[in-house]
Amino acid sequence: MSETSTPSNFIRTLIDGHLADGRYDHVHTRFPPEPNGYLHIGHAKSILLNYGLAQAYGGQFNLRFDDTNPLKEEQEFIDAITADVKWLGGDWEDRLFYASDYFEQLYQWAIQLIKEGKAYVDDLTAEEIRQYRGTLTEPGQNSPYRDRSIEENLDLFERMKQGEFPDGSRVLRAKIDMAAPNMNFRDPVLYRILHAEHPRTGNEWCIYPMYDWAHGQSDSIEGITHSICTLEFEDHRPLYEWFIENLGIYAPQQIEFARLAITYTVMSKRKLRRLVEEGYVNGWDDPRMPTIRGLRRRGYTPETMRNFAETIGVSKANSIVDIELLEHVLRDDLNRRAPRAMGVLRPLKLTITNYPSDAIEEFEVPTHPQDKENDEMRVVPFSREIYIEQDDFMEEPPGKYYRLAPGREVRLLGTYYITCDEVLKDEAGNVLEVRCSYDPESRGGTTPDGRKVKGTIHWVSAAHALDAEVRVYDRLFTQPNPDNVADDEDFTVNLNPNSLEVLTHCKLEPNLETAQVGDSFQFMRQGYFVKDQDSTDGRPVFNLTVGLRDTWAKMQPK
RNA sequence: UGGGGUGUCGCCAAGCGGUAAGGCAGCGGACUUUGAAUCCGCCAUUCCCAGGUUCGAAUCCUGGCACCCCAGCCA
Repeated sequence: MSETSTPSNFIRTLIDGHLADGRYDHVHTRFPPEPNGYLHIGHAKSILLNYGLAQAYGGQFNLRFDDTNPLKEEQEFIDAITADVKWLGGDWEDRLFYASDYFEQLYQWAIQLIKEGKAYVDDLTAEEIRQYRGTLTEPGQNSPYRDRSIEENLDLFERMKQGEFPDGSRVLRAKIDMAAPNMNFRDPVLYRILHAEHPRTGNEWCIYPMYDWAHGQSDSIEGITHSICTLEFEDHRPLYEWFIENLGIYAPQQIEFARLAITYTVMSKRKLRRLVEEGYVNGWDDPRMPTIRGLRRRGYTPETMRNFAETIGVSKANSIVDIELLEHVLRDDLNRRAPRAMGVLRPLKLTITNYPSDAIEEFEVPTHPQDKENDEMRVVPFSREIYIEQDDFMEEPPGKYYRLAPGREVRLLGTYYITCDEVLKDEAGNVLEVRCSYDPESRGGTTPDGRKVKGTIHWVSAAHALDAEVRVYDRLFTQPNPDNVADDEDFTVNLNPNSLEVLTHCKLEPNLETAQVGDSFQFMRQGYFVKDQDSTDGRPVFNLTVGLRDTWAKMQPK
């Protein structure tokens, strides 16, 4: 499925047009994150879109950190983001840039604007600026400092840069139109005074450019042809074009698309931060988080991410993707790559009464039974006492249940047919053990008489089982749209209290002993699991990546 | 009551004047040593609504309606 060509989208259509009419003769994109947090799957969509476009058109892709606010940005995030983009497969080659690389140029351009009477230093307080800005329906008023002389502006701006003034005392603003219907044109702030240490420029600067002043010009400097961003920047585009035009510099084309939203999750940095800081999850890389690190630890692969990005497409319509689509792409990827193994999550002891107590048989079973091209086999030990899944036995089975039950015969995956003869229970009626007899004739899973069994269940030899902890994850929220809450509540009321269930003493087939952290397996009939970094020598830990589709569960009344 | 956007199947999403792609979900069925996977079939006489132009409109025009974004010295 990954070999089919990428479906068209409005961005490709626009680019094709630009290439056809000669506006650009190549494609150069970029991903411009602010290093103030960790990347999530929404960023992945953007990264893959930008990088994918560069690839598709034989162009280039830059990674640029828009580090214009030293109050919020940290080197830790620069490192994390860099690693995440790399993991996704985004390749910026030698083009790793920072908006801070352009601080001097941006400063010179600001002076250029001042000299042309298009920018001025404003002494109004932040609160006053807000009041002077007007509202959505009323025009703003000019600042009393708007008509300072060019000389005075130049002098004041220079002194702002020299550190003569305290934070917040003055700003540099573009002189455009306080009555503009587009709020972005009401004399936007270009520079603010911030005596703060910057992760990259240290204390070299105490005035920092606003994002709007830095972003478009950074793209221009880098020769970006298509500046792809999200919808909320749509009405900033005219401002960026105003800057570019008044500075007389190269003009990229900005194109906006709808950001990603997925059901049963939240995507804003602010909310993700709350989940971490308020302890609803165990860190940014908690496998329940939609962060790249979380998804990676959960068992997602870069290929899954690419297929997902391609499957959802890109458009300008606000939309919320059904998480089942993500899960489908995930399973599709893992089904093809994950070796099979047997693991019993909730063990029920089963004794095969007519099987010799000291015998151990080794069965060869296929590791990729779904793949005709791959006939790799592995060996699993079999003995008299085994564990089966509690769900695979019912004392009083409902109709259509065709796993083990008193008097019923089922196949133990890859080995023998067994029939349940006896159920051992405690005083409370809990099933402690089931006792069965096997048919030696059924070795390998078929019998000479050709009789069929409806159920096939997985198992693990008790004496050989690898004891493990398995973390069973569910959706983080119980509502498709966690933000849909009453006025006096917030999204945390929709948190799923059962999003994590820790199972200990799960019984895994011994082959899993050699699994490495990050290795994925399909525990047959259950789902895909990945070995977690919390594993220790004696105690492996596996995370549930996603369960197999379960049509049996679906047909059960709730 | 300002400006900028968006409205095609339950959810994504192609379509760009020639008579509604595809995926997910769902529903049937086949197959099955994973109730998985795979395979087959079904699933929008209709494109937010109303007019208009045209031989012909989801696509063009006009007028509505709904939803999203903008009033940080955040990005």
